[in-house]
Amino acid sequence: MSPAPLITPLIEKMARRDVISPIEREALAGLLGPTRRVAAGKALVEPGDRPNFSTFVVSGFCARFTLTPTGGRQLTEINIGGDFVDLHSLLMRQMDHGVVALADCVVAPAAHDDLRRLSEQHPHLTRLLWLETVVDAAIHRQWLVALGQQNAASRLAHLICELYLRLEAAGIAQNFGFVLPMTQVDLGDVLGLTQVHVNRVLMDLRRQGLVDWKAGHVTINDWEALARLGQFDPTYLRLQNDPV
Amino acid sequence: MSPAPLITPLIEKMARRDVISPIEREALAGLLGPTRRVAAGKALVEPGDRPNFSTFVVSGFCARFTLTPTGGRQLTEINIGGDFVDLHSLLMRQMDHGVVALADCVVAPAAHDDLRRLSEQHPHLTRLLWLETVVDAAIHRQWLVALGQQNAASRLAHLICELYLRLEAAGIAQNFGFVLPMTQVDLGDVLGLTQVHVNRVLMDLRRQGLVDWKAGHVTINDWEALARLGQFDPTYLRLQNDPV
DNA sequence: TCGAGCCGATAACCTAGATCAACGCGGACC
DNA sequence: GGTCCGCGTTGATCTAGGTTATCGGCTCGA
Repeated sequence: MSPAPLITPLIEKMARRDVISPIEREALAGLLGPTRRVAAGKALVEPGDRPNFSTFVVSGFCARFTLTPTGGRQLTEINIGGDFVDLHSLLMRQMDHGVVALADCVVAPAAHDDLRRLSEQHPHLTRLLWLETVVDAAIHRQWLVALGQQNAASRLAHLICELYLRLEAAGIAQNFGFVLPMTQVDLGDVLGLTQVHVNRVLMDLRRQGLVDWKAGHVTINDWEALARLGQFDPTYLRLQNDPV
Repeated sequence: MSPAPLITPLIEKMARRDVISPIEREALAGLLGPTRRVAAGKALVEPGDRPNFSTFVVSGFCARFTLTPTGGRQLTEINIGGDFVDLHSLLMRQMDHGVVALADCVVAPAAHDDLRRLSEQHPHLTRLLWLETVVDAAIHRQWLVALGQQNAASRLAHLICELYLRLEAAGIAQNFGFVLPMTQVDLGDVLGLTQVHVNRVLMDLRRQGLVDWKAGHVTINDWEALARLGQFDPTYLRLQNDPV
């Protein structure tokens, strides 16, 4: 038996939503080029780039970012193993943001020519890839609600809930514990807060016994309470089976 | 000659990006069902709905919204004539948010069955529709940056710039003036601010001579200064010609 | 083995924007 | 023709989170 292709985590994710035929699995497996390692802190994609391939995350953590003229940085999505970080560049052509590795990553390219060909030959698979970008948008919307309407503690709680469910769905986390290689500065750049305030809020969550967070390892002690605090409703992650 | 089909604004928008063949135009024109009027303040789509069609805006203003358990409301995108408000429901199936008419609207449905059929027969058109949802995501990202990193005045300036460019691209605005049927409460729900603070910031922009805003009519007096204040870069709207 | 630099933790102080309250205007409805 | 009521405007006060600064522990490279 041949080894599982690198794209397996994506196929697993898709297979939760819809049936993927053997032919479709093969088409997906043929998409990825040679892997590449990216060290923590390095950019995978720079804002303004016009890549002719999309980058798939085999393992590691990365984040989409936008730098502001005033020296700020906003992270707009965390991407994990099994995600494409810039599938949309197939259609946007020019990157409206960058992607940075939050921890060491292994990534692989999918050539736009091949993706375009796939879209000609596999409409059902195309819709599933389309869905990937649609879920990205849903995640953005949820963060907009968090930034616009929720206070710091609620935002942080929401982020932890989302990350756990996504990592669990990708088979990277279980039993309410996961590795999260992000500094408090990174968290601040996600949540629109300063590092100082992230620390204050995190200490609060710890004191309340909702989560442990030590040396990059998170444990959720009270999922119900955390989800309530974060006003978390997982509908937007689209983890249910529902054929497209 | 037959009258221009209702979907024309969308075709125009797409034609700025890529060549649309006569056959493709016909396929798009056949997509829309009978129009419906929606009064200002009414919801077009409720959160949690599982529509079997996507709603196209022929004319008017509407907005995607999420209500929070604490009584807040966040608007996550403004949609105008020529936009689909929930094209993503073809793939998400269940709505993660609602859509409300900000002003009286005329809308028309595109059945999901027909959209799915189109995705089987017209890959190029499918990519252009995919791009529509990808631009939605880019708009969300830009608002995330605004909410996370920019102050109230900068956010408002950014919103005005975005709305003007999108309205101009849709042929609804020109000469830096446009009708904007939104109350200051609506603006607050977009910008994550209270109505009171929206008013203060708006008064400031007026005093600085950047914009006029009277009786729902906006005039931009100094585009350069407004764009600078809002840190506005239109790349994310993807208004350039660049075939997919 | 010793800095240098990053990261988390905490304290003191400060502001952008929230909250609360009041008022004026114009349009809809009795 | 009066009376709501939604909408915009303004003022006074309050607070969540920002700013600035300091400190201790760890790692890593010279």
